[in-house]
Amino acid sequence: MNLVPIYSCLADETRLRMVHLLARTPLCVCHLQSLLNLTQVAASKHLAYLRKHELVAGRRHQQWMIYSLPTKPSRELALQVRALQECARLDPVLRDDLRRLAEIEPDCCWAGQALEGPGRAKHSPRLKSKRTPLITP
Amino acid sequence: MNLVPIYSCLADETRLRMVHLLARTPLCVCHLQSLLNLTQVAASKHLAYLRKHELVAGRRHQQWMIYSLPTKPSRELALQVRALQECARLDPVLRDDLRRLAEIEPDCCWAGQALEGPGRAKHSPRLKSKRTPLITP
DNA sequence: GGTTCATATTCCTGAATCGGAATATGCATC
DNA sequence: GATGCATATTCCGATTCAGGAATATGAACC
Repeated sequence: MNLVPIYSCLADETRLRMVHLLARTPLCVCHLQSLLNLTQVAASKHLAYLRKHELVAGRRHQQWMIYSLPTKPSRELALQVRALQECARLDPVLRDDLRRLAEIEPDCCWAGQALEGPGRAKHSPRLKSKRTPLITP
Repeated sequence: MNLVPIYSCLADETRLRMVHLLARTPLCVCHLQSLLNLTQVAASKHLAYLRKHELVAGRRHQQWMIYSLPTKPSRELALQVRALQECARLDPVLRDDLRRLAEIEPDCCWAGQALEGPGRAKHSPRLKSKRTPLITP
């Protein structure tokens, strides 16, 4: 019954929105945090939960952790993510998440380049605390 | 975010199996109870949970409560149930549930007649405690 | 009206989970 | 190696939920 952990992960609004965003593009924790307006602890804990249940994978790039859906998701996960994406078109919150993601995508070094390569760190390290603020809430 | 209650309901193996069975045909509590090998309390409580979150509807027929998916499910629910049914084909437990359901379907007065009409009580009332035992565990 | 059957509700206990505060770790720069 | 930043982990307290035992309700039959 590999379905139950998937549903458990999605049974929380924050995690649901995270998976939905990550289904579109890999993101680092601070992007997720500002997109979803989360405290650092909340973001990290929910990501740990998703990692534990293998809904997302994280890799470190320099000082940042980049999260994404697994490279080779199980068939169940793939089907569920697709269903989620279909439903998301009916949901104002999820649609708005995607809209705000699109706004920052040009600024985001990870957008579109999935898991391949380390990526040029447009997420510029050492920029005097001026880390890409994305959406300022 | 009407998706979260749906996922919460499915985030438990018993409820997941209930919804999966009910997606195929309406069933009374005692059928679900024996198909899933549940205590009376467990069956009733999980159904109450599903009812509270509007994933199932119950109607009384004589002494029995017949549960089924809602007559007019939301689009989200319909999509999720379809995704579940697709995934179910990959899952041994869920497939076996359907197999055992098929075995008792001829004996089951509710099979196939959905929500219309009261149905002939093949679930014969007053048959001296010899209620259709279905699967004897 | 009393009995029986099918189902629901209540009360309990134990486990899991969430949110926040504080602290720890790992990488990068100086 | 000290400092700063991004992230993770730990330790609370509050809430939620599952499972079992006992009890309550409601319909049907006598």
